[in-house]
Amino acid sequence: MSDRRIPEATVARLPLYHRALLETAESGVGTVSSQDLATRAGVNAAKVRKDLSHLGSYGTRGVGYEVDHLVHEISRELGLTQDWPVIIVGLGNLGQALANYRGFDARGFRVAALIDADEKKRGRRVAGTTVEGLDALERVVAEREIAVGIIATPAGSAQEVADLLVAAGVRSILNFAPTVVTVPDDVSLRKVDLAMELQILSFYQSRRADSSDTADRDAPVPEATGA
Amino acid sequence: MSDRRIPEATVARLPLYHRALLETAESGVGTVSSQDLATRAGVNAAKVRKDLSHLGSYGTRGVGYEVDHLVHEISRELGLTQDWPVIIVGLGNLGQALANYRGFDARGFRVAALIDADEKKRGRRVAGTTVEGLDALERVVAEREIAVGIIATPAGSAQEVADLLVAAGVRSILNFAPTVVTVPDDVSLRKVDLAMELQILSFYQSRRADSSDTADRDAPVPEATGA
DNA sequence: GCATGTGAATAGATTCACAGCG
DNA sequence: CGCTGTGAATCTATTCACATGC
Repeated sequence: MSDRRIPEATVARLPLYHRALLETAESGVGTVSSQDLATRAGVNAAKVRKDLSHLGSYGTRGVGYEVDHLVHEISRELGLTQDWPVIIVGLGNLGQALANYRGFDARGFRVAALIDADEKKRGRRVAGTTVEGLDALERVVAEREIAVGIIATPAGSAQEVADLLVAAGVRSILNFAPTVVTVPDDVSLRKVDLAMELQILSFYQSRRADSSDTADRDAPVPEATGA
Repeated sequence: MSDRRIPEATVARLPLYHRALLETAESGVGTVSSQDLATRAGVNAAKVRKDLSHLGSYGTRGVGYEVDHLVHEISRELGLTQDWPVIIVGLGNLGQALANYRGFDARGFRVAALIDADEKKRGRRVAGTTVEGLDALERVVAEREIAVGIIATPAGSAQEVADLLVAAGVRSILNFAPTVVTVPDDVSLRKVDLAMELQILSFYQSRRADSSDTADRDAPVPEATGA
């Protein structure tokens, strides 16, 4: 490896490698080269090697990486060896879809609490968990040792919910509300903005439409998401 | 400005500025400084100025930017002045949530077609649009001049659906399926991976847990998403 | 021989700091 | 005077290319 600080861009790709390796393991392959892994993860081989070198020297020269071992090392690095209880706040269409999303469980993320401000939703069961009111937030975060908060409320409530989550002790927040949310420095915040993604696509789409009239070469097309 | 090529990182932030400016306009403010806009968008002022400088010189020294004008310029740059018909493929929980997502319409993205491979879903109406079978995909893309495809299928079907979309002429694709999808160079592809976002949070969360035992300073906490 | 691991080179993004202008 | 616009400096990430070691 060399250093103990893993670049942010590398961290953002570790889940990609993790998933690719799990698929590889399922197909019974025991060893992969950086090139194999790169193809399955949709990146290039040099990047894979550089990224993995930040974790340690887990490969064998002339051979490649042992799949099971690498999965284990990446899991450990990502903290996937433990269970992370998740709270979802806001059970509109998106919140419900997230509560039912298969693929969280598989990675150790367990939906442990559901909160909605709407009286009418209280008491309903979604994906096997009972929806509770906003007033229950602080209590359930403590009782169920919630580690990650997901905000799926309308934009107008997002900051308030974030403040409640932080006050309750949640240090990792994923925000789906289409608004800027600010948190203290010691809290991790990531956001997923659906409309924003479409707008970025729209930019390149309209560029393409423009330049198709001219003698231009094809427009550049970027990959996306993550940090 | 100077150049006509807008950096990818800048493009990814334009929707953020766009939204912040719309909110600013609603509160009746006519002019913003780069500092105002930076605060509302959750970035720093230097970045705002550099980003906007790529679009042109739309500010006034000593004063700031005229909100309405800047909204218009960014809208034009992002291609939001036109209507983009969208197709959603896969109407599980997530696909349905996306179909119902308010906030697409507002930016010119109109859900114009819904497709699901499941016979049982065919004919159902979701968010005012009738669900059709996979066999209808090519026809409706042509008939309704679909510009953007959203893949919300299980991972196993995502590549197949992407191929169908590309064959039908769709050049912009947003992939929600947790798998790598490849498309020709002249097609834009972005991805949103829900489990991946949680795993990135998990990385920083477990680091924090580790170092809280030691005398370490607080862990660094990155902002996120986008390209 | 072959694929890793890594310094060096390059490219890209962010931040600084200030000249320029309303 | 205040705030934009932008070169220069810095920081981060990607890619290259090859020595290293199984």
